Amino acid sequence: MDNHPTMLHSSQYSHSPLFNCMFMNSHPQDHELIQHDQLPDDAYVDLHWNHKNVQINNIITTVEDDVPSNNSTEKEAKPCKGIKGGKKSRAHKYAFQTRSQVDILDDGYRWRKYGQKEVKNNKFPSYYKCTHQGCNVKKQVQRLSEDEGIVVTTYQGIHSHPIPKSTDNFHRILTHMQIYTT
DNA sequence: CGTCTTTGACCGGCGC
DNA sequence: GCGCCGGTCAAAGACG
Repeated sequence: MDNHPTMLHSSQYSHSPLFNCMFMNSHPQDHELIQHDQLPDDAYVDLHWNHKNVQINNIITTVEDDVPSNNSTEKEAKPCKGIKGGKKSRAHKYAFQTRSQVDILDDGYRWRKYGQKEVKNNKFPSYYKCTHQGCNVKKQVQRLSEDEGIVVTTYQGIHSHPIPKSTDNFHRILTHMQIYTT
């Protein structure tokens, strides 16, 4: 298998077969196993893997919630940027870093790229949407300006459907996986 | 022919 | 109010 990043993020690990499989197949041995229920809901996961091991290097912390509102009637959504009459997603954002030469993470979902533009700090993020009908999950992929080898992936929202794609390769990886804490 | 990527234009938020 | 900026749209092109 090629050197290739994959992902897991806390918004979905309680629902994701991949994540459950990840913990079921882990062999912590000398290392402390990160229990499923010990990870905070808003964790960042810093994940590396090569053709033999998957390694979580860090559970980074925190997540941004798009809802700064102090209004008690929070059911109302704000207009979405760039969309007339659109609704701004109120979903959580989840970000983590992977070290890889490949930008696209094979997370089992299908993504459609809808934009890429240069922004400040020398970043050049790509924007993706989940292609599943009715699923509004988005992700943003960019390389770290300080370290071009690190890919920062930010997910927004939670998939409302099962993983559509077989991830045989990923399951093979999982059987050799080690999990570390920092 | 269907799916996906590219890319310039456009939009709204935010700081000044 | 204005301009900058990040995020999104959508048409056109590429690809299998």
